[in-house]
Amino acid sequence: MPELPEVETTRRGLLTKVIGQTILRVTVRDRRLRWPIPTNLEKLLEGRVVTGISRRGKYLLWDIEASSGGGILLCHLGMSGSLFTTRLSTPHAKHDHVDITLGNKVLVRYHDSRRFGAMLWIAGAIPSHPLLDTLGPEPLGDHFDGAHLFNASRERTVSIKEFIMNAHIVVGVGNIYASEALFAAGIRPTTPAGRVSHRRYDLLATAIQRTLARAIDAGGSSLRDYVKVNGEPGHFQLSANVYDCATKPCRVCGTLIKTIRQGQRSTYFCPHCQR
DNA sequence: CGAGAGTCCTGAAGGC
DNA sequence: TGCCTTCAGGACTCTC
Repeated sequence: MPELPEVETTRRGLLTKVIGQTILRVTVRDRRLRWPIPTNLEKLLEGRVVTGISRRGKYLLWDIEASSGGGILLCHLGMSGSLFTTRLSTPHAKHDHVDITLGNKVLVRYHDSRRFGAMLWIAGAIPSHPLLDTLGPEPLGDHFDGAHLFNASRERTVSIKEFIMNAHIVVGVGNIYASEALFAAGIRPTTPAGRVSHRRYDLLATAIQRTLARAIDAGGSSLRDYVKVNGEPGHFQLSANVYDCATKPCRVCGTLIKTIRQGQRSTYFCPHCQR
């Protein structure tokens, strides 16, 4: 399940193989993702050059250059999607929905069994799109800190865990890292967001940044079906403190980790360390 | 506007 | 062995 570290790991893995390459051919086998893949995507991409790949939240943005006005290929991996490179001769497997053949004979393949992902086109060089324009700050960028969380949370009754998972507040904090960051900050996930102090939001902001940065350094998590661009699994699961650790002893105090449901999602926390 | 539920989808896992 | 149910999860969309 790709979260921000997995998406960033994917971006870095793709960079060296696609920058400066001409897209020779695009093959779409199934357009039914979260939204349909545009029927003219092949025509928009073929013959054009990839000049960069950036990331906004969990969206990957491919800069596509063209003499007659370029654009941006917007990709989201949903929760079961992956982008990986392989050889042209590799036969496609079930749920391999899109192939992008590059001039250097590298094949970029999009795989997504649950089809919650997206592949859309933004015309022009400016990454403006309804999906992007309302997003909150990047957790590892300059505009994210405890003050931002504190100010955005006043009068909010939603739980702190659901609050930090809201992409309009801050992008890239998914279910796994939300539990991990709250554990690191010692905050109970059920606490109403509006009742968390500025001091504790400072701790939480730092915890979010450290948790994500560590996961990126480790190459992303591999809790379910995530694999890196080269097909190897990530390793964050080895250092998860609470996620998927129900009834296991807390690494800090030994109290049994508890799991609850919040917003139809599983939350894990230590009843002793998090208050 | 905020909060909460519903929704898309497939595959793994567990129960009987 | 095999069917049925439950769970997993990002994030938009709808309702109140």
